Amino acid sequence: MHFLLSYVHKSVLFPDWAYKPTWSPGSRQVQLWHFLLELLGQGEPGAIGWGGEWGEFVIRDPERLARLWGERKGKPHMNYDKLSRALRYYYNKRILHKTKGKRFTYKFNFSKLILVNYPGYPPPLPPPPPSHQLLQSAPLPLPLLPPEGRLPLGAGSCSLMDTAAQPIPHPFLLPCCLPKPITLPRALQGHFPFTSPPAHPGANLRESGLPPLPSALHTGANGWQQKSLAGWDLSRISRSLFGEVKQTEVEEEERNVAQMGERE
DNA sequence: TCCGGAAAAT
DNA sequence: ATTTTCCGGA
Repeated sequence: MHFLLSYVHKSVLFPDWAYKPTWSPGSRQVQLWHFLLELLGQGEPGAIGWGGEWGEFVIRDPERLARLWGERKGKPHMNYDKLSRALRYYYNKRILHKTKGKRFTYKFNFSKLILVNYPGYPPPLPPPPPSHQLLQSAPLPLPLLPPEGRLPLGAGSCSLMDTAAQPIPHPFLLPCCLPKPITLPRALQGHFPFTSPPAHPGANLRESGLPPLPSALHTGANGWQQKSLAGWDLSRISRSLFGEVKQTEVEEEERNVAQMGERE
């Protein structure tokens, strides 16, 4: 797992839409949760590391983390007090929540991570559900297992993955690993290692009980942050990413999501 | 330590 | 819109 994240972190961690648009005041700067995932994946064990639960992380050296963050953002006076304020702003956005009772410990809400950062989500007009019973009871697709054997491979398997047959210390999804509920244009398929195109077009989110996303979003003018990863062995990566996630952990995350929803 | 309001900065 | 800065309060 570390191999994957460490390889990826500098080049392709996040698709374009995860960044602020160029014209916005914050102009295309990395966001804090990007940065945290980078460090967690890359391994900055002195500053931050994964915690016991899925998605949970512990800030081992708050001031060092703050220093690193400040360097990235060009804020020499960054400290943990200010960084943690930024983290607290993530509570309402469902990106993070606090693990209470554990010092310096927070937890990612991966399922919400993609929703809140997905452009235009939730859709302004949820389609009237004819069978709302089904829709309401349907669980969130986290993690979404790609349909076996139907993963479109680009230029073929990448040998990088072959050397990486290591156990996965911490089953984990990047935000970009989460189900991309869309039909990627053929031109983009395989350009991003963590997408899992639906077996049949448009099937993903419908099966999950979530309304489909507006189709205009997917192609966009954006494309991906970096497109040089075509040819990654998607099925292998998917097994690595999703294979070890226990059902109990999935259910726990679903409960968390449900709780968050009720708190609205 | 942790929280969240308020205002400024980007 | 996302922090950064500052800070009173639990």
